[in-house]
Amino acid sequence: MRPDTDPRIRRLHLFRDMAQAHFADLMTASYVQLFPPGLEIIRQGDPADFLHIVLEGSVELFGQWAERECTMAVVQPVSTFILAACIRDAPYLMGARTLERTRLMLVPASDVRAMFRRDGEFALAVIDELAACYRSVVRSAKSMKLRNSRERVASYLLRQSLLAGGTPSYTLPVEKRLLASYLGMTPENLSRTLKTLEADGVKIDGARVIITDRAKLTALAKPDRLIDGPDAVATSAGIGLPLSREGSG
Amino acid sequence: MRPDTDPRIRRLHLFRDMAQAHFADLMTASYVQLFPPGLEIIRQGDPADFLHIVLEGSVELFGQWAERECTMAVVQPVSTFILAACIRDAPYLMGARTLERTRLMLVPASDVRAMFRRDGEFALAVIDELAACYRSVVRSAKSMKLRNSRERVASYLLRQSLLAGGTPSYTLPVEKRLLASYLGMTPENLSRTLKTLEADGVKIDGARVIITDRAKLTALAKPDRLIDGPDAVATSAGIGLPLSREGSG
DNA sequence: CGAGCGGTTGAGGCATGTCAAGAGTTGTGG
DNA sequence: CCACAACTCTTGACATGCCTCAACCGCTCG
Repeated sequence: MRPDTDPRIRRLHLFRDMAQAHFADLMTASYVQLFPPGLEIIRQGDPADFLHIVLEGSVELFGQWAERECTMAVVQPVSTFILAACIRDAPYLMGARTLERTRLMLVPASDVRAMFRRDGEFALAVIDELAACYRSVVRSAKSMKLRNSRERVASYLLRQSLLAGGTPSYTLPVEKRLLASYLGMTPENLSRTLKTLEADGVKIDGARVIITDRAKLTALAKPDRLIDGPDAVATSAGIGLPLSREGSG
Repeated sequence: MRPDTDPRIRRLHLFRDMAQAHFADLMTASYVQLFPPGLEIIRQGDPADFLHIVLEGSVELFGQWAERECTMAVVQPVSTFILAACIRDAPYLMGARTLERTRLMLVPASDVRAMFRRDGEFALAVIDELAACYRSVVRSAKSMKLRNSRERVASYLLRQSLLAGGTPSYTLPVEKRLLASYLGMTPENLSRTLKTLEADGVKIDGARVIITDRAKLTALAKPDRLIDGPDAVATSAGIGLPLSREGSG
């Protein structure tokens, strides 16, 4: 293993149980790169050449179609993303861009594919990872289809509060513009919704969220463990989560 | 292996490559059961005790929240479903009910979990399966967020036509009520949308679909390989597909 | 300083859901 | 075999959720 490899990588569930020699093999084939903010690092439809690992900064995963775009997830350190495309040797279903200055490790997809054939423990970790990712997206899909925008905003605010340790006050981890896209609404509509939610127990001041009546907000949001976790704390279901899962796709 | 085990099961990608003895072990621990139409065979939130395999009939997977319900997928023979919940030993995220008289094979989840630790080929098949399932749900989520209901209906009709062999005329594989829920709209709205789509190259007569102007319909639907497949032909992305993938979740 | 961007607010319109009623079909039990 | 109930599908009228367009504020950063 390269002496400069970030030790947090080895601690990821995905790599934790594999043989040291195998992990070292993966790392020597990989490299770390620093990207400026706002850079598109993955174009949807391109062949999946690398498994990506966010070491610093944050990355937005988004879908595009017919000139439209929507945010699917935000990935924060230390997490992998687009594992599934690498495994299937298939085109990326989502694009990715940096939201800030971001350090990524890039692991050649072919090495990943070769490795879980060699290392049984790694294969088991991949299974667990993919199952968790799948369940995250299912949760997200359920939220989109079963809740209206107001309810999605309310549950998002509540979930973030819990992830912040249950404190009534915290700051939004992402721009409202991005949050709106993630929640499937326009920025204007999010802005209006946040304002009207003051009648339901939450006050917003800029990026600051203050929950003034948790019971009331909860009654509106109706949090559900089969949508809002915890499974292992969802990833894609949770945009910009400090305590989130370690993988996206 | 039990002499009466359906040979189509062994031919599923999930089981195709594993050792014969191991496959036989799984089968002897399993059993087949026949269910009447409309029976709820899985309640969301229950612990995942069995991997399910549809042998005959069809099964609807659906989500529930706050008295609301939405169809997530329809599973048809021969396919597995709710693999991810079994693997994670976690509660089902979706409920399931039979749409018609349905024969299922039930494989104990604990046996599945034990087996991919014993059989490396099976583990690889599980990886491939989960990666494909993940990508299916991502496609579905993209469709929901990026397309409006009219576009979703148009792409569904077009995709079904291709799956039916590219013929301009075919019959809908599921009830319109169910299709509406799957597409994230009300039955009334689907009915109206289908009517107005006659101006865009498709005529509907009961359950019969006749594509009268494929170019026009395509211009509206803007089919996209990163949403509508093919990856290995999507499952969840495709409700009631005769040529669909073999697994859902 | 001025351009650009994120956020907010208002006006107006379209898309979609809700409620209600009726036609057609299916399934069931007498 | 028929009558009835239950259900799907359709259609209309209406309400509303959400989007679009536009203007404006405040902030950041060249």
